[in-house]
Amino acid sequence: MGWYLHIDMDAFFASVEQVLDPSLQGKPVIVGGRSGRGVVTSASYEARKFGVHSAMPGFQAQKLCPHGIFLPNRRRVYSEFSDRVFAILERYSPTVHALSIDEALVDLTGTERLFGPPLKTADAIIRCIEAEVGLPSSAGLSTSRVTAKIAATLAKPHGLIYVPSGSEEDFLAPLAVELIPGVGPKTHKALNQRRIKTIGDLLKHAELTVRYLDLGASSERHHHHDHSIGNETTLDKPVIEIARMEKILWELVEEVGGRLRGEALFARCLTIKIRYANFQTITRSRTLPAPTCFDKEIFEIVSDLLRQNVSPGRAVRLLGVSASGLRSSGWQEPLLNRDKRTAYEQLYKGIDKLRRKYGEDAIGAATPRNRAG
DNA sequence: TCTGGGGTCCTAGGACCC
DNA sequence: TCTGGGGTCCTAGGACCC
Repeated sequence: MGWYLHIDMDAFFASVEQVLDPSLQGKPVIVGGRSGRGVVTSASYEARKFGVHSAMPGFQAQKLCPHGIFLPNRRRVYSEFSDRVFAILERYSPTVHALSIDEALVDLTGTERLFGPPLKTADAIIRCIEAEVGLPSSAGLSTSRVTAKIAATLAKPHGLIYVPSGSEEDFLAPLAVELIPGVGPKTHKALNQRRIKTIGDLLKHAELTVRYLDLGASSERHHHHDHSIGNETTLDKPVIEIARMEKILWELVEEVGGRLRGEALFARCLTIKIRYANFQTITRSRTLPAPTCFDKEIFEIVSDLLRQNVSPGRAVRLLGVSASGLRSSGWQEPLLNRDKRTAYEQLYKGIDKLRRKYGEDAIGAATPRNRAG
């Protein structure tokens, strides 16, 4: 039998800001949502009292909590804190899964001889994060991953819930189905229509239990994990002109291409995302005969997809570019031109080096169109 | 002042192949 | 002579998560 500890940082971004600026302790700190079109990414518990929560549009948060302290997102800083937390977790287990920047699943199976019973270890981990990094966290400890996660959610803020072996179903049965990760508003509604309100109701349906919970033997989910790399941006103002969209597209391509090359990856599939002003969203993708990581090649494909698929005269509020079907080499394909590839490779090595040295704007964003002149 | 940006996973239909 | 069925790839959309 295994033991899983699910750790979830409390109001992570806001808590980091409070650590870095102690004068923010005890105050309603809201990260994100400052700019006109932004949303809240993290709210301290003091701010949550006023109804502010993450994903809430900024203007709404400002209405609910006018005296809130709104701070910009500092992703890099939060990543550094995240690394420090994960370094602590790795002291206690060789198997730590990062589920997100502020959530982890720690496998405590077999750590008993080194650190004592799992519950004691769980408690030590939480104290250690608090003492060394200054951040509060919550945790759930159970023999199943989903149960551990649900327990961590219920433990918030700043708590630890232990579900002893054999009591998993008793623990889960009275809880609302929407506490299950993967059960969002739509699924919740569909289940409610079938009179399934609690997890206990769900447990009476074997096929649903298998689908949403990891109790019992057939638990391993099949993630095949074809990961993707993408960037998207909401425009300051909706745009109608194709030329202006292409300029933004080129900037997105540079970001995606740079990330691909940074990870030495080639993409076999490229996707554009277009969100119209009315929020209708479409995606269009193309699979390439030869994988690529080069800005110019990527741009040719996605600008073609844009021109073929954007409805003329309709205002666009968001554009995105995404690369999938990733592989570590693009060379094996039979029909590509090796000389051209080699030339590109040299060119982009130089560009990326300059960017690393002098920042993203070191080399101007020259779209192929602009450069033609 | 309407609703960010990074993702993963699942479904479903059609093409194509054997 | 009315046309099975399984497997895989590609595409599009949508639910969901942090």
